[in-house]
Amino acid sequence: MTTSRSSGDILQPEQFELIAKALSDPRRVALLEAIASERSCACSNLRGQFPVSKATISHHIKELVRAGLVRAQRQGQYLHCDVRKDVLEAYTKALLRRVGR
Amino acid sequence: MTTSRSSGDILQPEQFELIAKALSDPRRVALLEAIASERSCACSNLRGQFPVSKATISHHIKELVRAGLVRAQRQGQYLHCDVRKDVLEAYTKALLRRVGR
DNA sequence: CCAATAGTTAGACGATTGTAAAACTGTTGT
DNA sequence: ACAACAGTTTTACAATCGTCTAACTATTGG
Repeated sequence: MTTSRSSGDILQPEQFELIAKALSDPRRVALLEAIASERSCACSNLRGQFPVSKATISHHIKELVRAGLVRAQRQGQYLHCDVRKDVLEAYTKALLRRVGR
Repeated sequence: MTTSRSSGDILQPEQFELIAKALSDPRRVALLEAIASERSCACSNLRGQFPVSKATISHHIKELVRAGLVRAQRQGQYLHCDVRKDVLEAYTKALLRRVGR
């Protein structure tokens, strides 16, 4: 698996790009939202909420993990996911710092 | 100020998607950054800063305008651009509201 | 009026992307 | 052990995207 930096850090340019790219697909943002709405969400839950195959969900989650927006840990046959809100906040801050004030 | 919106406004889902998509290309974010760094930026300035053709710059600016992230007004032969920071802030807030909090 | 400049539009092309089907690995319950 | 379940990987394909060249419009200066 790829690196997932610890919280509070300043985003590296590479991760900034990965996050922006990950957020560019509406379905992936909807997935993020669904993951965030539950506490420790299993992929099988997500499958019932979106009209996409399990392969597609697996792919999206992999991208979200790669961007550092989601943490996923195996527990038995289930994959439990949760959103790293600190990373998301770091992204918005970096974005505003780069473009805004 | 010239905008009628304040930073607390809620983005329509369509604009949310357009913004996320616009921010997904690193070059476009770099363009945004360059536009923001000057007071009122003409496209011809941008051309010197990036190794892309004028057609590509025109295309990117069109996308940024379409997303609402940039305001562009013609003044003679020049196109003056500036970043709508309120829209950018609205995006980050909407993102955090949807996923984080 | 002419030439130079600023930006737009159209068309094409290679690269990337979202998606699904199918085959696979790993886990749980009976 | 076996069947059902959860998720991954591979492969393939249509759609989208970033980029360029070339041709176009529109504006400015001599």
